[in-house]
Amino acid sequence: MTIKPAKTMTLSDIARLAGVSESTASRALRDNPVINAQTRQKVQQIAADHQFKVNATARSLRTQKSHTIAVIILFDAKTQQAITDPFLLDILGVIADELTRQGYDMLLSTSKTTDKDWRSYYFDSKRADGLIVIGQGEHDERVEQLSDAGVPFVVWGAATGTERFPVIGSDNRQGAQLAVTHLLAQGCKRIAFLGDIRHTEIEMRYLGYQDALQAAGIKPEAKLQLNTDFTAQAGYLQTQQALFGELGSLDGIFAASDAIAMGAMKALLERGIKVPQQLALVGFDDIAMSAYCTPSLTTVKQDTHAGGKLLVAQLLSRINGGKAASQLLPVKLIERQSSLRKE
Amino acid sequence: MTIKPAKTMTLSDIARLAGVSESTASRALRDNPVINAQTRQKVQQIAADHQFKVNATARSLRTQKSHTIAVIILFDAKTQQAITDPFLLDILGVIADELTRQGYDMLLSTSKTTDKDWRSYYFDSKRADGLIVIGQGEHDERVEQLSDAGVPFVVWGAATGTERFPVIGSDNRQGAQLAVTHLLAQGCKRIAFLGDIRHTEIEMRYLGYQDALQAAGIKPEAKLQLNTDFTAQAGYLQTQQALFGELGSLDGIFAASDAIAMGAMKALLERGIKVPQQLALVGFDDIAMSAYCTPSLTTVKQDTHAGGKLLVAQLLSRINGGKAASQLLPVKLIERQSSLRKE
DNA sequence: CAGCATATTGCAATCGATTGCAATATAGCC
DNA sequence: GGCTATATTGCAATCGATTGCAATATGCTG
Repeated sequence: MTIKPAKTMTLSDIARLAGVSESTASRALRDNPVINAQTRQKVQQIAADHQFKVNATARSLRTQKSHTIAVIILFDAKTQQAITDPFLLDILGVIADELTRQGYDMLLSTSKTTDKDWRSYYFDSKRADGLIVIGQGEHDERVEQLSDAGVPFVVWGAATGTERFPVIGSDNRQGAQLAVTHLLAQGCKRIAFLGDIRHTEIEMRYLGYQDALQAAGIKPEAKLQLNTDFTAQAGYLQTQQALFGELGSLDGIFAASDAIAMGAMKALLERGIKVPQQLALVGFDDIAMSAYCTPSLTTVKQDTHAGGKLLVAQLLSRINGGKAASQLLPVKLIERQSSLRKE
Repeated sequence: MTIKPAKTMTLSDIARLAGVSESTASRALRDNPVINAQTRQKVQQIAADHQFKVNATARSLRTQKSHTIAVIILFDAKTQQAITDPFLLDILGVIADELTRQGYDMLLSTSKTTDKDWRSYYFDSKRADGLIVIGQGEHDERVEQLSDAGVPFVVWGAATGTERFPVIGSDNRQGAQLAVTHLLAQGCKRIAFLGDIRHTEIEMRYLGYQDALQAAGIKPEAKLQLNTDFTAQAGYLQTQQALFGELGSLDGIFAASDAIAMGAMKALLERGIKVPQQLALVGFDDIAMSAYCTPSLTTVKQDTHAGGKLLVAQLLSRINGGKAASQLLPVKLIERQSSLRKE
């Protein structure tokens, strides 16, 4: 028996229909054990019959909990691109689904237009119980203020172990080391690094690049690190203009993202440089297209699924009185045509 | 003078500091013209000094407006992929930014885990004032129910002019016609269509494909329409298995999305088929990578920026008592290497 | 000064759910 | 039946902002 309500019902209507007080109806709907089982069943049945939903704003006001998490995507001020663009949809989807499962709603906004003071906007006005920031940018002051305010939040970014707030992210250093070690194993002697190290995550990838070179007894050359924005266009232009101007010969490129790598690849192919025979290429992110470009791109895969779940788990732990800790997620090298030379 | 509050302030605190009643303080903060300018200024200054933010839940309860819009991303039940994946980030970003500008918050969820009854969950419980659904899927029943309920919502999808609710979307038919007309102009004689016409948007693209053929005096062959999921992988496999099995010779492919096109391209290149000389290829969406694959992909660009803005504008118009109408957005053919044959 | 019109402000109620504590009901034991 | 312990329920207050309407203040005119 499903009755279509003519107007939005309130708990008061349900209570009246059940012949109990509003407080009893409220407790019954929330499975409060002090309510007799028969009463509880009756109230819940009536509510179900009427597709009754508690007024979320009334509940939030009374309980001082919104059951809402705000997610802010941090954009790079210069390119208006998120460093996490490649897998942003994946991670957002996981976060959204996981929050829904935990009984939370998810607010989404971007750093482009968000109010300057996140603490005030989200916490003081009771819009959200917690915050997930996607990306670290170049040490955004607003993130530091959140930390100062002691509000519950977590960040997807580069977990260095030294930050004052919980950061979840892939092991960028390890991923880069895997990539460059692989290029060396393919016989590459001189490898360029395309990526903007002013971003912590990319800085960690550069450290991993250096780790791999040093482990092979090769001294890293500073001029082989080329700051590159996170777009295929930047990768294309940088490869065109910088790689073949003053750097000398290269036989490898480690690009800090797949987008950069694809732009680089196009520049290489246009110059008639055979990939990977003459120059081997590795990206980072394993975007959907990486397997389907020609040649397919070797890349480092981040576990965005685990990342999204972990962000939610850590934040909810913090909200519920527990702790939230930084954590590094494992990465995996995905070998494809762009770097696999025939022996 | 910025004073850091020791605890969350309420309007009551601000009123006390200003020496006025709460109702005066409330009216002053909202620029109500019945309040004297001097009083208004005083209250607003004190609020600013304390970084005061009105409690959003209290306001929502009293005003019966949440100032929140829920955005639901509709996933294809089979592939767990959104048809709008290629430009979803773009459109979400525009929607988020535009809503922020209009003083609204944006909730995000996906159709994978959302409560079955959107009217009940979002409207009855006062979580949102309106709904934006991204994607139409295969005539999702939940969208029909929204229409029955008469709640304010808009959909990004295929505006056919016959739907009972406002749909904003690109002119898919026109876009496909442009693409196929272009392929014909490049000398293609037999063109396959890769896309799943069970989706309204793709169905419209197929109509445009047929329009172009008929305008050229060519009778469309049903067997050249191949249902293909919205992934590069599906495009790759379909092109491998179907195109070169029983279809006879082809010299053109119109793929209903860039992802499909890229998969198809890889399959063609692997077979040593020269693109576009032997077989010309056009996609749809103009994703970021389309310009940077090799050869770069000719595609149809959708104006997601205008689309996002229009979705918000139409929905807010509806919420504020006005009308919301379906609208078709213009598309543009972006000619690149994958279809440009040398004369 | 009185009267009238308008500006300004504050009281009190409201929104709808939740919860502390007191009142009432129920069950068990002597 | 009376007493005690426990179960169950309901009253009333609360959350914090907003707003209708009445009260009060102010300005102008005769």
